Amino acid sequence: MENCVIDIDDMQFILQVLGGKWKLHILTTLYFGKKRFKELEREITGISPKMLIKELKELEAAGIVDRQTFNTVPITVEYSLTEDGLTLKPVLEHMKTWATTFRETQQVKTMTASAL
Amino acid sequence: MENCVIDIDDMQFILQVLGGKWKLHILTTLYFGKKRFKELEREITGISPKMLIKELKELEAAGIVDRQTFNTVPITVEYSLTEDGLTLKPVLEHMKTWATTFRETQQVKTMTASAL
DNA sequence: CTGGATCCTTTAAGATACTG
DNA sequence: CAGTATCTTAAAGGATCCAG
Repeated sequence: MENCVIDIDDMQFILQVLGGKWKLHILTTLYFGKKRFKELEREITGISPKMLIKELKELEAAGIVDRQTFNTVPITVEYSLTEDGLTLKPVLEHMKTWATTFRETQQVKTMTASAL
Repeated sequence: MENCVIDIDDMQFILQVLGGKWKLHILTTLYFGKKRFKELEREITGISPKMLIKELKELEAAGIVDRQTFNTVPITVEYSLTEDGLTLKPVLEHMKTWATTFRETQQVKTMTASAL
């Protein structure tokens, strides 16, 4: 019945992948290329190492993000998007496009209403 | 900088609209047509009236859902998707399609890995 | 540098009883 | 019927300090 329109499990999955306060920030940052832990921490204003590592682990477990370690001193770790992670991009673009036009439309309606 | 890929505010907005435990259930139910409060409560297994009204109010405030009251005894209230709310459907389909194929791909990889 | 561990606050959600 | 109110629990998130 439910999958007549959308499959709830699949939807909950993508919301889990994108949800939370920081996942989108991490993903958009990684779309510019691979980054080290400290680079991510610097570029994502306000995030704590605890949150950063937690979100990265979830994205890694989901198969969106890849983690590579290098035996330098001190140790270096690089995070990047997987091939599969890159397939998220058009979906994000679609969502963003919808949200942008939707919010503009709502804005116009609010202004029109207050002008009455 | 950030809107080179996606606009965080717009993305947070759509995640807010779709996020939480029940919004998708409500939306998919309403895609079948307008429903009364009690009908929604019956069709969405496990939801409490408190959660239902809370999510409905958020969707209404966002302009996704419309609420109509009728002065019958007892009072009747009908919820439906707005015109703008209907524009969400293709976005949801896109998200679902991605999630489905992504999860199938990951499943294959896991099975392949365990076969090694 | 890359995290782990701990404690604390805030928010989301569930249960249940109640009102116009 | 269509919600409200209250109470409680669970989960998310933040702050800080510490270790390999």
